[in-house]
Amino acid sequence: MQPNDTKEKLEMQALHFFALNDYERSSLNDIAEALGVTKGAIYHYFKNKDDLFHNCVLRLLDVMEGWFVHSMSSDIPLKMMLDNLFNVEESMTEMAESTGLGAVIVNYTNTLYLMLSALKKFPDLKDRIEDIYSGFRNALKGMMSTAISNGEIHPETDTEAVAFEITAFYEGALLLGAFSNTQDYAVLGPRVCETIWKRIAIERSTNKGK
Amino acid sequence: MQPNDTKEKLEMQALHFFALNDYERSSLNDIAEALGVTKGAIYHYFKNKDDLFHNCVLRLLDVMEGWFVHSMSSDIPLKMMLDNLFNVEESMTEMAESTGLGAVIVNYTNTLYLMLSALKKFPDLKDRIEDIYSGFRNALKGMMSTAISNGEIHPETDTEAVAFEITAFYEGALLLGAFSNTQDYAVLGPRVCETIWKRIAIERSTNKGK
Amino acid sequence: MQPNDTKEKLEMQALHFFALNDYERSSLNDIAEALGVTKGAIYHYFKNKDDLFHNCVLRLLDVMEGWFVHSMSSDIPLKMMLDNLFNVEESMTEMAESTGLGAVIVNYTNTLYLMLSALKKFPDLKDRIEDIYSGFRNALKGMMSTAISNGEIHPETDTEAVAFEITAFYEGALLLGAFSNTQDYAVLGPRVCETIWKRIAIERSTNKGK
Amino acid sequence: MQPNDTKEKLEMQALHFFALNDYERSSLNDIAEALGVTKGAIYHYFKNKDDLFHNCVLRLLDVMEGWFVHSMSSDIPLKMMLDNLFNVEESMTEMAESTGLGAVIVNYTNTLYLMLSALKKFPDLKDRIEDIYSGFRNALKGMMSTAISNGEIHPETDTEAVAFEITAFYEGALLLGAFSNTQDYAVLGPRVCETIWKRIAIERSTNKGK
DNA sequence: AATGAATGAGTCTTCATTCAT
DNA sequence: CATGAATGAAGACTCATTCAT
Repeated sequence: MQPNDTKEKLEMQALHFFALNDYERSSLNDIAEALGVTKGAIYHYFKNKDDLFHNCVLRLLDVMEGWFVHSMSSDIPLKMMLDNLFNVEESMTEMAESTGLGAVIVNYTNTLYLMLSALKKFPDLKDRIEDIYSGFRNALKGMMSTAISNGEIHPETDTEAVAFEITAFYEGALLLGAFSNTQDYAVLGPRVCETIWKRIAIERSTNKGK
Repeated sequence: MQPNDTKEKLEMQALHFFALNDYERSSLNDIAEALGVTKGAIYHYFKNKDDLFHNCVLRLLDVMEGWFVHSMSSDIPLKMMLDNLFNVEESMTEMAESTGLGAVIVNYTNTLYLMLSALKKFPDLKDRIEDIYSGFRNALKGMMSTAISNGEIHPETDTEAVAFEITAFYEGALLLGAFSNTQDYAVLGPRVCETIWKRIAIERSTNKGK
Repeated sequence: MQPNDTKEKLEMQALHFFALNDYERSSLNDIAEALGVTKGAIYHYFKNKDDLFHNCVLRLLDVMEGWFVHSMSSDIPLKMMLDNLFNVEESMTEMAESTGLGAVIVNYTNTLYLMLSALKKFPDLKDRIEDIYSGFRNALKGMMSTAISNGEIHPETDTEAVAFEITAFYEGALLLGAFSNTQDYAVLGPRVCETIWKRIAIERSTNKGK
Repeated sequence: MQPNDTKEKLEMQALHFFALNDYERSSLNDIAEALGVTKGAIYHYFKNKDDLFHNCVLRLLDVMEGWFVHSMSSDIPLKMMLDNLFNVEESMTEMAESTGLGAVIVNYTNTLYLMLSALKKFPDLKDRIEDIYSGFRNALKGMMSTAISNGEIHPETDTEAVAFEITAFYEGALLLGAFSNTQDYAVLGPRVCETIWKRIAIERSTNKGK
């Protein structure tokens, strides 16, 4: 993702400021200046600051969704996907790099803060965000269905509930991480993930016996 | 909690604005006016806006911690406590009422947003927040230990992991709720909670036998 | 000196206020209003009030230095120059007019006060001011050297000391004038100047003999 | 001078602030706080801030005048007095100590600045200040008359002009000193003083001959 | 397409001043 | 005598926004 026209550059630069400082503290002047243009240029492409912000967030959501879709549509087995997911640090870094959002996304606190403030300003974004989350949960459900077909997990698994469980737990673990000085969550996350997996997985004693 | 001096009133009023609008958008003018005093009065009690904010957040954290401590120290059985906890709506309302924080706390998005912005401004708060969360997790662990003694849950339960699991899942569920238009989380939360419980609880066949 | 762009106009207007009222009592509001622009315009050209002040003082110093240089580089004889100098009233008026600083400079108290307050805020100005004064003294020394060559004053005159004497006495006389209600200094100044001159001048008996 | 009642303490403390910071930047709060009382106390003794300032300056003028009177009424010979006077550093320090004004007076820039700003606010002070200066000049004249009687200086000396010359030169030298980073004035002052003295003194060849 | 000047509304902050106690 | 609470007016500063060029 190498933006080449001013509008895209502005959105990326603004996103950077909004995510790092927050909406109110990001002045159009600073954003423009950081890009080597003047404030006026912003008003060519965006109706006003709110409009710029809205566009930025939409762009961020698109990028994030794209990454989710991509990282779940690959044909990796469910267990491996979960392991990757709960390897938070690495997973975030990869996303940051592959999406070109760098500093913006790498810090979960920033991203979350950005979402919440965007949500306050533009309640209509709720639909868009929910879309993404439910897309994520549906993808999980899909993978579980496949896993059931493959005999990897118990057929009577409540895929809906487990998808929710994983999603919520994942978000919660990140949040606690944001509030914590320790690295507990980095070790406890995978540990809990393992517990969940054991609960739904079909033990393959034969595999080991081979 | 019926604040009777101006300073306390100011903190409560300010907390209200900060939680509802966010720090930057809450003007001292509005806060003072809403209380029927002048802006100058604020500066009689607080060094500046930041100082006021800091005091507000500390007060909020105190109140929340107090409520957590209170609601977990009662002698109710673990299962009942969890059921109450995941009865989010009611639980939140009760907290809001019993703490007098009303509009501030009832909305999780607001509280979370407030925390995050406070954390950005005052990184030292991280310690305080982590204290509260780890206090919460420790209380859960304690209750589980008691439950083990009572023969309610399996002795080999990894209380540390489960406490983290519940806490993270709880936070995550609330967060997803904040991002969602539906009430899914209200039904999925308790459902998952039940699953977790079944995993650790010792089945009381006699009960069923009745 | 006819400033035509806003920045110059602002500096001149501000200088006017600063010299008349003093820094603290000159509000940006008044300055802007007096010029028919808004306060914001000031911040378009200057970082802040201090910056504006700094620029004003530098401009004043430049103007004053320019005037000193000009009035001493002319080819008038030393004695005439001194007479002009100690004809304070007229000399000041001429400077005010020829530099366009009008009301700012005409009153020595104002100028002195301005310098002192500027010096308090910006100690680095000391170098600049000292430059000007030593430039003035050096010019005096130069004129005396010429006068020695011309046989107007005694060759053994301690030009360094006399230059200092004249400069200090001049400043002191102005200062006493600022503190006085009478016009004493206007008559005593030239009188003392005459005394100094007599001390160093070579008597031209032939002139009188004519 | 050891003030023992609150009013005097307030005046001294305020003088300290006014001289060090300037009128506008000295808040009644700071003044009161530095003394361990509250702002309200000031309003017991003074009508308002201006009144306090006025009293402070009058007190300063009294002290300075007292010191001048004292240091000139002693029976020391004229020459010695002048030498003392132009030994600026020591002379200032002595005054500061013997008057208890310490930090206030020791810095000529501060004192001068204080005078000028006081003069702007209270034009009536001009009379008082002029009184002091003319008192100083008259004392000089008196000493010269005595010196004439004693045969120390030429009888035809224009005492009026010389008194003015010395006063103005003294003030000017201090002023240049305030504007300078070097110590030139400390050596040039006495040098010029010597020149003036030689001009008016009667040479005592017999003394040397002894 | 973009600039640069200028606006004006709003914000935090300071402080002299008052007054009940 | 003195305090402490509270006021209100004023000031510096920021910034989104407009507009002529």
